[in-house]
Amino acid sequence: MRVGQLAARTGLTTKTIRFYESAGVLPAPARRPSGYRDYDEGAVDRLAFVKAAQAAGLSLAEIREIITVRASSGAPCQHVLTLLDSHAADLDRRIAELTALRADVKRLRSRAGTLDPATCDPTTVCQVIPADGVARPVPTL
Amino acid sequence: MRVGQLAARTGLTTKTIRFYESAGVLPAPARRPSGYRDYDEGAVDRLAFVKAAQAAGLSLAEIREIITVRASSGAPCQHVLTLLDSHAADLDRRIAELTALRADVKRLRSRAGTLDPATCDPTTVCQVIPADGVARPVPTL
DNA sequence: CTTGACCTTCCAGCGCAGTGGAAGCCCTAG
DNA sequence: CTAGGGCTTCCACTGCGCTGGAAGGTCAAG
Repeated sequence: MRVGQLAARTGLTTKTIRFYESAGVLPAPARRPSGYRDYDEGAVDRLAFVKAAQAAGLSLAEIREIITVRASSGAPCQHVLTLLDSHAADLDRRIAELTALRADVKRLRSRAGTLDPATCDPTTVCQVIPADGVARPVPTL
Repeated sequence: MRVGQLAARTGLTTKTIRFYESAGVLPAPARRPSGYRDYDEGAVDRLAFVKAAQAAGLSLAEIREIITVRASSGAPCQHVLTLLDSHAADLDRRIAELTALRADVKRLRSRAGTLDPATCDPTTVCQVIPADGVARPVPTL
């Protein structure tokens, strides 16, 4: 099938499919004499895998890694488990950071109700956000 | 003071300070005859505000907004409150997404222990990540 | 006078996952 | 023959907050 039909069947755009090929997560397909890409059913499975892996939070680089391991040394199970563990740990960290940030923001917000706009000094721009209010490093949003 | 000393006093780099000027969150300072930037104490306060606002999760664009409002129409309290509220709501959403993703990842991880590597089919790349496993859209990490 | 630290400007690139557009070829229907 | 829809390639751009480097001016110490 041509790229348009593959796009229709996977819900991706033709742009994205060609981009995935260049990103190394979809093998370059056969070509018709015209130069058109000619995909087999395997491409549908492959794109389903890419989508699932993305939904699990893996980057295209990590997905490419998995595919490479699979192709060169068989089942990439251990590799994938390590990835999932490290992502779960990332998520734990990120969630903790965001939760702390949310607490800070809500604290600022509720403190704001007790402030008198008249006491607001232009040099500090806005007293709702005090210079010593949140000394935390900015988490990756 | 010159940019290097301002950098030393704020813990930023000279690059970052000049970048902040171009981003509109730090006013252009006076210049010495040599062309060197010459900052006053206000710059230290301003950078402290920028840091605090960043730590509260505001982007440079939002910080610039606040500064503009402050300069043109006095205390930007209401504007800032709206921003904080909307950020808190964003954080709620993001945390919920990440928490759901984490649950998915951990589910995949624990399910993986029950799988036999021998049943792993190359067309699906890796059975640890099943095509129908996580149908969730990818949240912004 | 020279060295070296400091400063100036401007341009480029990072990471990430695409998206947009231009110029041009292929194929079929009318 | 022409219109159109699909396909090809390539290059540029998005957002965000910087960071790196090149080419050159300034200034104080030795």
